[in-house]
Amino acid sequence: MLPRRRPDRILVTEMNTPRPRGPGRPALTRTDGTPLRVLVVDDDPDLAEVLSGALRYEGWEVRTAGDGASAVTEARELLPDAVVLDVMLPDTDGFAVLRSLHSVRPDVCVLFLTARDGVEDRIAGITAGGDDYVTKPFSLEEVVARLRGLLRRAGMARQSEDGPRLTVGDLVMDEEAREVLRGGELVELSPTEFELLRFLMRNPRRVLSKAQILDRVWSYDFGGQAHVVELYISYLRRKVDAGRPPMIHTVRGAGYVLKPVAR
Amino acid sequence: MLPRRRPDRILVTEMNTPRPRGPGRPALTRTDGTPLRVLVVDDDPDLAEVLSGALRYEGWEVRTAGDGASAVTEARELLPDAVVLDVMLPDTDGFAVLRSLHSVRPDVCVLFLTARDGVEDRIAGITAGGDDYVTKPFSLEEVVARLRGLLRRAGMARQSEDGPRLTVGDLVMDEEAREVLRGGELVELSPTEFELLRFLMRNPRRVLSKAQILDRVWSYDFGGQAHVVELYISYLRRKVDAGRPPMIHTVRGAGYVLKPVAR
DNA sequence: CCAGCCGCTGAGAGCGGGCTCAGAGGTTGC
DNA sequence: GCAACCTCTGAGCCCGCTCTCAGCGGCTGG
Repeated sequence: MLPRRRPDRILVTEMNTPRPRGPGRPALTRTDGTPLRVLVVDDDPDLAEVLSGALRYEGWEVRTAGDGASAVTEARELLPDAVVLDVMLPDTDGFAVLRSLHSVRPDVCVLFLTARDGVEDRIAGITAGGDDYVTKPFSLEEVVARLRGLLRRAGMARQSEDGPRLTVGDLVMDEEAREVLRGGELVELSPTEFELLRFLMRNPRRVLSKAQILDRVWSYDFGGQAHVVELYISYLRRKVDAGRPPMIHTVRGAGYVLKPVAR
Repeated sequence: MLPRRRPDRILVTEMNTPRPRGPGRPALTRTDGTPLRVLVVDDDPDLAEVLSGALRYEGWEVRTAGDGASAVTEARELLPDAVVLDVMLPDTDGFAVLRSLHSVRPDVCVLFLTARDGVEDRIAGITAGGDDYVTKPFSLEEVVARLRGLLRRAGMARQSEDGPRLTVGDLVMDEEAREVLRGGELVELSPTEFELLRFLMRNPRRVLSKAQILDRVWSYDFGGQAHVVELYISYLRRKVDAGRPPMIHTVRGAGYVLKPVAR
């Protein structure tokens, strides 16, 4: 339903009242406590919409732009901490935009969006500066995680908790090292399993529907059925719960929950 | 499409007599104390009517629209906190409306209504921003609950009491975790049992007729008889009251009440 | 005190949600 | 270019959930 391109439209959202959204978990904020400011630049308005929705949900202040020119305009106003930037834009290419952005704010973090077959090698040079990129199609969890990583490393965000570690009961995930421990024991996960578990761990004690999981963990152009979620939950259980008291629970007719054992 | 009316079902509109606000419980309000504003968009006027009745019963300010264009117009006037939005509209698609709504008010919460039968059992990216959706046919309790959840999570509503937890006596329900405790002991419920109990707990000390229960807890296309209510009450009693002093009481000829013990 | 009704509960059928296995296709790394 | 791995599809099975039916008991009005 999403990936329907409408390149003729250029969308610029209006002023965005900074309001706390998102789940109960503490948001990553700027060092002065105000919400992080992010500019999303993509010429596909649907994609930009979904992205900004996801970022707003993180409690961040978001604006969008549909081309390079308006990106620079918006940036001058917003002075964003980070920019999510499509490399392929209708008017200019991402790198030109990047130069302009750096002239606006030299320390801005940039997360590039690029097509797989595209210009990965050129990106590699850029990201040496500490910026990062994801290839389309991506999952929202991945974009959000990368962005959080960028901001944290750049020292632009206040450490909300204990840095890049997620903990639920005796389950610990080090996002940067991509390592998961259950009761001190290493659990090896495939990329998708890892991302699914990360999503669960970022929403502990909360029932998540298969649709929600699909929307966040799988890439936006995935056309498949909710059945895969069941499948990957079963994989996760084998690895994470194996033998131990279960942390992943099925709520029939509703979804899945991750919670610490006992209580 | 809408509920063919049967004598044993009354619709919320009738239940929604002059009383400014529904039940005895405190209403969820905006942070400034004024009523929450909701826009209902559905091309079926009957359905829109039933929905807005139920939401008005919650003490919210409601307007309705029948298509995308008038939805945007209404939204500009009302500046709603939340929108209940049918995905299938006569003029435009849901994403276009969503974008327009977000340009009116970037932090608006959206609850999508979607047909279950269709090919589109997945709505890519819709739940991404923290928005949510329910599939038709739905129960009114579910719509209201989802909407409350959205608004609460978005920080748009004043926390009435202890957040996402409902408490009656020693009975506690965590709506997000879908967990119910009676006297600290976990009570496992099926989806329907859960929803029925939620309805009872949101209207404690208040006699609810079987017709009222049917209207709120069962989906609007349910063809069955009021007899199921008795059945599910009996299931609930087994699980919730089991052994303990009863909280669920029958009022012969009138309906059922949930009240704390003692007193 | 009896008849009739209302409500309660047991039994069971049908269905659909959820889990698992097997395998195909694709991708990665050696 | 091969092997290992990862991801996803399809099929089959099981079981929990929902609802119908039917019988019974207790309340209530005559």
